[in-house]
Amino acid sequence: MAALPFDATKILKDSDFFNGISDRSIRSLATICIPKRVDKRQLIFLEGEEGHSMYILAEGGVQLYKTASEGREIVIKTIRKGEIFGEVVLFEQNEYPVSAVALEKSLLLRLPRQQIDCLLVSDSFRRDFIGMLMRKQRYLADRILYLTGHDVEDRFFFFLQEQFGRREEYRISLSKKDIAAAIGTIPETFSRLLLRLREEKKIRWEGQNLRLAGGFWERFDGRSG
Amino acid sequence: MAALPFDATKILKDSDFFNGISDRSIRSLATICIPKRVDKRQLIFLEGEEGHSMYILAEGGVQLYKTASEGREIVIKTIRKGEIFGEVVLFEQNEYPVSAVALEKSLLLRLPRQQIDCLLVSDSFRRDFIGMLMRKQRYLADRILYLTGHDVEDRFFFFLQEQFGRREEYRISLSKKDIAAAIGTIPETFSRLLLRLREEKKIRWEGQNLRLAGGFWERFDGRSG
DNA sequence: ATCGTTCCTTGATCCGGGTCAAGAGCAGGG
DNA sequence: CCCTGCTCTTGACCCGGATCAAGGAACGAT
Repeated sequence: MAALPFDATKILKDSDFFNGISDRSIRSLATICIPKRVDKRQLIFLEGEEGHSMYILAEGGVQLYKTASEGREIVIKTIRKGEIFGEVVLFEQNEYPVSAVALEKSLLLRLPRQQIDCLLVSDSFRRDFIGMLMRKQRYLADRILYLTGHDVEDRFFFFLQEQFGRREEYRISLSKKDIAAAIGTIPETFSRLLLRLREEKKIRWEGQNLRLAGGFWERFDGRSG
Repeated sequence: MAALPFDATKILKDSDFFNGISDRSIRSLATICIPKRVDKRQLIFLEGEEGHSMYILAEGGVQLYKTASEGREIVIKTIRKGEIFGEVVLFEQNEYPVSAVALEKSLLLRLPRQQIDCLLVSDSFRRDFIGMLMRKQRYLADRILYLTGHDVEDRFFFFLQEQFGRREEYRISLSKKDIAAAIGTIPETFSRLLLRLREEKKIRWEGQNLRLAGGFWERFDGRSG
């Protein structure tokens, strides 16, 4: 695999989570964390598997999912660059509750439990760490709301917003199949949704390029309060 | 309101969360926590409201929910006796992400942020606290799976198991409407489900008394792996 | 290129469960 | 006690989205 270049210190600093902590801690983490490159569709860990590390996504994309009966896969969260995942094995139970797969060629940093443990004695780090957990809890509660309380169209636009922010133009590298899974539906339904949105002139999607109708988000707010 | 008697020390010790911590800490918490009695259907806090306390449910029942468009309410979690809720305002953001309502006359203990902050310097308490957060995260991921990956029948039996364990006989004090909400459906559908289950001789439900067919759970495992 | 996959699209069909409506049972408050 | 307003049930109907099936497009490997 062609080695992407990387700078652990920079990655850690840029992650939405470690950016607050001291340079000293960052540097010590940077020396200790283990880079891991994964290919598209490569499994990072499997639900139920034992583990003692959490990960930071430095580059690429990762999806966390659980497997329901008959092998259907339910996406729990799509991880964005700079986000942390798998931290749940650091305490109490060391089995991953979800599986993680790379959606594209990606670069991860693996952080073993011990390192985090040490940092946790620091008052400010502890606050940040617990704060991160709280945000995750809020996220999951929101996700329950949006999977069970909104239709596929809403979910698609929530997804866009969450992953890339509010823009009028997006460069989408994810496959439609993966987006369908991320918003809790199947490729057929998603494809039909896109057809309808195209007909309604709400979107144009050519190749990797997605473009929303002008003033889309303002109208969107109007609807779903 | 007729004052239920209570013993904060005992409640704290019995909670699934504080049972590990030192007697000294328990006693100090017991002196500081604020008992709060609520009536059936009384609101404890509202989504978006500011707050600086978490709660322990000592007696009764509480449901956490979020409000979707048109006032539909999506239940995020049904709190059991001894469980903690609202802890998410202790860090980072002090707005409750959900609303909390009492399902019956209940007794709560309110624990202000400062107290928890103090305890967090203790290594073992910190582990327990973070561990509790991790369990909650696992719970929410599981809930996403079960709301989006299982039908109403499965959800009903998962609910029974989660709330009361695997028995053949249950004394149900919750209203059917609340159970319907807890499993992510509406009273009509739940009522029809019960009718069908009765016809299929899987359950008998008279008054508060619910009885499952013999060997139910073994067969249940067989189906939903 | 060529072949085999996997991804994407479109059509036909089906079904779980939500909506609307109406009646029956029940409980609490005055 | 009765009245009022819930809760619960049952019926008729509908609809979003899943399933099944099949053809086409894009892509990676040889």
